[in-house]
Amino acid sequence: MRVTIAHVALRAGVSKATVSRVLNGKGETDAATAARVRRVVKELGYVPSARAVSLARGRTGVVGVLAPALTRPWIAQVMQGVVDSMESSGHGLMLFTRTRGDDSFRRFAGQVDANAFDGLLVIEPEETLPAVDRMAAAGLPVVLISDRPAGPRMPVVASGNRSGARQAAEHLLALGRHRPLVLGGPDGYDCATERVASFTDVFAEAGFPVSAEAHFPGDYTGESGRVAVSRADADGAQFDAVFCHNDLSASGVLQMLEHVGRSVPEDVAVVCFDDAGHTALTAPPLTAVHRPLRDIGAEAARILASALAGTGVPDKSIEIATDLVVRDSTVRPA
Amino acid sequence: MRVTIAHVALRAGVSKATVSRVLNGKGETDAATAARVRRVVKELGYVPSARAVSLARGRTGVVGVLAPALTRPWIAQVMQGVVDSMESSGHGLMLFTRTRGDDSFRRFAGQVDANAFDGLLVIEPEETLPAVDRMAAAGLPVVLISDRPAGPRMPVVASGNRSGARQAAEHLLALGRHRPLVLGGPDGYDCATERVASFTDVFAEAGFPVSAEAHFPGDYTGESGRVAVSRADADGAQFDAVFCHNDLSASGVLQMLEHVGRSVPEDVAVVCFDDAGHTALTAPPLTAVHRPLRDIGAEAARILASALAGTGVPDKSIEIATDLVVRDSTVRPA
DNA sequence: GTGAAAGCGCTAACAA
DNA sequence: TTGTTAGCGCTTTCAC
Repeated sequence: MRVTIAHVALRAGVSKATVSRVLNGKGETDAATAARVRRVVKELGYVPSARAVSLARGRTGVVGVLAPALTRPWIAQVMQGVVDSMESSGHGLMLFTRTRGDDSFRRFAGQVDANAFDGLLVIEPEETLPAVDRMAAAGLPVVLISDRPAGPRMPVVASGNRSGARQAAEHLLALGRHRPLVLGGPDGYDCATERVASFTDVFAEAGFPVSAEAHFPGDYTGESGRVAVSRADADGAQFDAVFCHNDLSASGVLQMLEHVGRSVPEDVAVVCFDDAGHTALTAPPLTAVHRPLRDIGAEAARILASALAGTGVPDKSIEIATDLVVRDSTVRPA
Repeated sequence: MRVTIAHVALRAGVSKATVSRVLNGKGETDAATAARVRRVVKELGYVPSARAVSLARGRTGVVGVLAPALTRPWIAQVMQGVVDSMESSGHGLMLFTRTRGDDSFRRFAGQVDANAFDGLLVIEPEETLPAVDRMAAAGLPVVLISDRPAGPRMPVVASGNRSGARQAAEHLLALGRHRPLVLGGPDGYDCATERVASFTDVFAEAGFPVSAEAHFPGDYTGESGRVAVSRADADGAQFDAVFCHNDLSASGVLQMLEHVGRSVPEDVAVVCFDDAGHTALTAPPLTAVHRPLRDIGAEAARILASALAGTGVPDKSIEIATDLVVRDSTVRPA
């Protein structure tokens, strides 16, 4: 049978309370007693039952993480940062994804109602935001990783869409590129929208407004990149650069540019956002606005941990800076 | 304050035991009583405390998953399969990774000792196998996702390294390619070793043994692919195909082939294993031995769930079939 | 400094 | 069918 605190107490000749005190460092304990207890703990290989501890203490030492899906490279990167940070703060981590829509979310919500964890980290809440906000209102500490603004109860960690897009735009301008194609996101508010808006602002300010015909819809897939270039080419559009909202669409763009016989970067320079996956492995390697995804995850986890520790949390959103990684898709190496 | 079973019992005019019976469907309960209890449960919005339930029942309803890291695309895919499957079997999922080595593992082991979960799924145990085996020996239900054989206590789910490599080899032979370069794995037993061995066996059987000079070391990175091709080219090696052990190294191979002026697939056909990430987005798109990673994860999770339900588990390893996805890197479209 | 006792919120025998 | 009574294994007052 499992070794319990009672076994330890008996063998050490003390009460359970004393064992608990020694193990948790609460209250004063005689040095000799403490040493004896610790010896017995080691002898017996005693480890407190997580179940019993959490019931008695009223907290689990576990945090929940709700992510859209793990298969998108950038999310996996963020998750890794979260995992590492949670591990070092000594928290367990329960993972939930929303790949199966409402059903997934209901199951997740059930665990919230059952108080299965002490705090919650949500990556890209999107349409679940109202429900998550309700959880926060009910007293659950919540931290968000999102580019959208959120309610007042929830700290938000974001990466700089606007400043990152500005970096990309300025890089292209510095290279003398004045006619970019821009790949937007799906309809509705979206991080891609913000990126594109910031990007075109910079071009406009520089005296090179981006025409409506140069905007193409995107959905973060390689296919959307292929379609955009193919259409632009068919329309006979003049362009010397392409700004993509993520790695995947940029890969599609590269494929199609090659297909229609435009060389990169000579004829067309390509820049993308994220840098989460294989940007260094495309042909040519992609210049990218690098989002420090692991840092973003780690930072959000740190904030949640300090919220749980009662150390206080930031009241405004934290923005993690992006940086531009220049590769061959914009500048051919010497 | 939180609503407890006592509140429900009081309000419904029954004992806590009856409420518990109604909620868990155990034992006979009067239909009218049950209905009344359920109404009160709904009125009060009562949800049993996960902490209390797990202490009383002696199990948590949670399974642990130990993965090497989330940042490798194939692992993220497998994880998604695991998450989906665990969700549908009603289990919670505690995630652990081994990115920080011994320290990570110690933390994980601590949770095991604390009985924080009922069962364990390990992805690529590698050097932790002995420790994991000990956990299984101590009574923890364990399922492995691994290409290496494991102890008798742990069911293993694998994908067909040998049959997959055979598919790749036969495909190249059918295309008339007789001089492949092969990219191996790091030293020691490794899935790449098995893939390469099977691949070269097929060529040998067909009368085209692969020479020692055609073997290059690899480590799953794009860089190793670049290096291999660059060396082969410098050596003046004759080759008309390259077999890579994963997507990333294949991307490096494509980059370097272009760099040295060999066209794909005309001069050199390229095939890789995994198909976990961006294979459709390279230039040209990569022909790949597709591993159904989500299925692998889901299957392993299913086995673990049935082990926890006491439904019995397979006593031998399960192999999930791969299939060859032909793209432009071996066959130029018409 | 330490022990006794009362919970934490539920489940599961055993009676009734 | 239902209630009573013990736990599950720990933490935490409150006395001593």
